[in-house]
Amino acid sequence: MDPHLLRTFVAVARLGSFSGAARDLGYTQSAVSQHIAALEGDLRTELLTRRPVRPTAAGARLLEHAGPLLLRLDAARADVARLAVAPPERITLAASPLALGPRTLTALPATGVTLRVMPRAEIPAAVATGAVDLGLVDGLAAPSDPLRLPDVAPLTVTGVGEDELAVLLPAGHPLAGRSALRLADLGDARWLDAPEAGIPLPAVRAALGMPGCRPSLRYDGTDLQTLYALSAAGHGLTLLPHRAAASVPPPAVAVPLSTPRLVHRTELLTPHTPTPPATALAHRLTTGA
Amino acid sequence: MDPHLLRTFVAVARLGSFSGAARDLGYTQSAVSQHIAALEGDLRTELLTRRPVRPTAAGARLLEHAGPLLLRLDAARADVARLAVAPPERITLAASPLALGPRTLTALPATGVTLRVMPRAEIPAAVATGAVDLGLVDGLAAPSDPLRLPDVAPLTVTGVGEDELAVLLPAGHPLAGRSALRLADLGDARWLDAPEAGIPLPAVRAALGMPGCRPSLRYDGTDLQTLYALSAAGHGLTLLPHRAAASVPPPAVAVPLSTPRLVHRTELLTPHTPTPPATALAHRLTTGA
DNA sequence: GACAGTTACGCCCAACGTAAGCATA
DNA sequence: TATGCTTACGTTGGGCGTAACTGTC
Repeated sequence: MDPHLLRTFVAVARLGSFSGAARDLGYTQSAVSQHIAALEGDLRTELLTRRPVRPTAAGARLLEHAGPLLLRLDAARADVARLAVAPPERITLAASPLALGPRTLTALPATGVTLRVMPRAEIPAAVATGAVDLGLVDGLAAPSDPLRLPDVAPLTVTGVGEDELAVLLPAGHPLAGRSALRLADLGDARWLDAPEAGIPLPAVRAALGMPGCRPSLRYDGTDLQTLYALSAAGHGLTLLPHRAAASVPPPAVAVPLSTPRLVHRTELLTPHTPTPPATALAHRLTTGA
Repeated sequence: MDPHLLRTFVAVARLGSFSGAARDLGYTQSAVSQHIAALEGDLRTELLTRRPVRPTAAGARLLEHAGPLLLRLDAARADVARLAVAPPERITLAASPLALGPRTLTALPATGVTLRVMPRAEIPAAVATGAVDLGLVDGLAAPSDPLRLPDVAPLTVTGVGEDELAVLLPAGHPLAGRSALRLADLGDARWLDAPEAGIPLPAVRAALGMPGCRPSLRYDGTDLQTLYALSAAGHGLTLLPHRAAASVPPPAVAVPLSTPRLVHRTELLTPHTPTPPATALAHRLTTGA
């Protein structure tokens, strides 16, 4: 189970082709063939069908492990490297779209920071592998409970804020006139599925305890304006932190959701040993100035 | 970052000796030296001080990653192997001490199962690496919230029960006479630290929101009778599932803890593709018969 | 017959053991 | 001086590329 073999395996599985993976990795087709043969020999199982090239059941199992495994390997290397190399003068902060509240935005220094908005699911890995220096992630949680993040590597997690929730509705929606909503009001609503920009539907389902809630249109992208516009156009509801309600454009309405059990939480992710400039920015973000 | 090198590195760090690790791994001392040199060369950093042999800062960082990494590697191999080999006729169930309630105990079939009680922290890894077939783990959680388990590998987690909490006290304790306790009553109590048998103190602290609660004697072991005896002898309080109160021997008393925010939860851990007999047992355990 | 994965073979590097070197208690 | 890690060196096995082979569309 040499990581090289594993890397080749995922490339072949992803591309569905030995020769493609070879091109991708800078090997010859023959080497890739030998890699796969070596892996299959080691595990005494066929991992791929040939013609067409597709993972077998065992291969699919292995693929599930290979991703996190290779990620942790990169994370380990990055973590050790951080101690040795000179800290960068420019640091980059990754944030999920809804993690950027006014408090964090004003806490950013005037210079030296690159802000990168990315899908929430990619942020832990980006911080772990050193692709970015810090990460801001948002999500649903019980009050003062930490978020459930995939532990791709030992990361330090700090809460930076909790907000009430609000529901985004089109102006003409039957519930749009209410001053506040309860969970019971939302039982048969249709929800936008926007895992990158909004809150992933599985998380909504789990947190709200609505196993049946049906998805509507899906939006893959990190642009909040698009999310708001989709909701305004009647494609489904979305959860928001209440503080974001102010920036919702007119055709849509944000109504507070009154539930004591849930908050919108945002957290700061840092490596265990951040570089000094990253530590400084982390401090500004957590203390609010 | 060959896993072999990593394995050698953790062995050296653990034993504090190159020659010791060599003996342990079946290498020559020279090979171990070359392994470490190769790792250090690859990462361009000193990982160990020699004489005495101790991890450097970078080495300590790497050690934090190496354990989970090697564990996942074993888990991947075990997961794939499970699909290929014949399912065992005898299956073993690992359980943390407090996870064994009367319901699960009566659900066990008369034959074909080996029950192994082990520290809660080792159970996910044991299931992942195939050392055991199924795992029962207990812990503190918000009602209907899953437990926070280290994700050593993709495991399937199923809730099998939730209980009220109780506090174990010595009979003479000032609070022992009460019919129920609240969190506020426990602010300045001293707690037994028994991470293997009872609930780990950090978890208690986090769940109860008592950052200051002070530990008392520590007990490393999985024997509940010992835990009860220590508490009865006045060494500190412990949390229990309320259903366990019945089996507490006389010199100690279990008083219900009334808090809507917390329950004692037990969950069943299975690999994603359990063997058929494991699936059968899992079904008995989750359905209660 | 063309495309794509496999196998044969040769080269080279990398990993190991043996044994000599060297630093520290 | 002894213990224990490092370095030198020779051997072996494994990984890669070239090229011939084979199976499938």
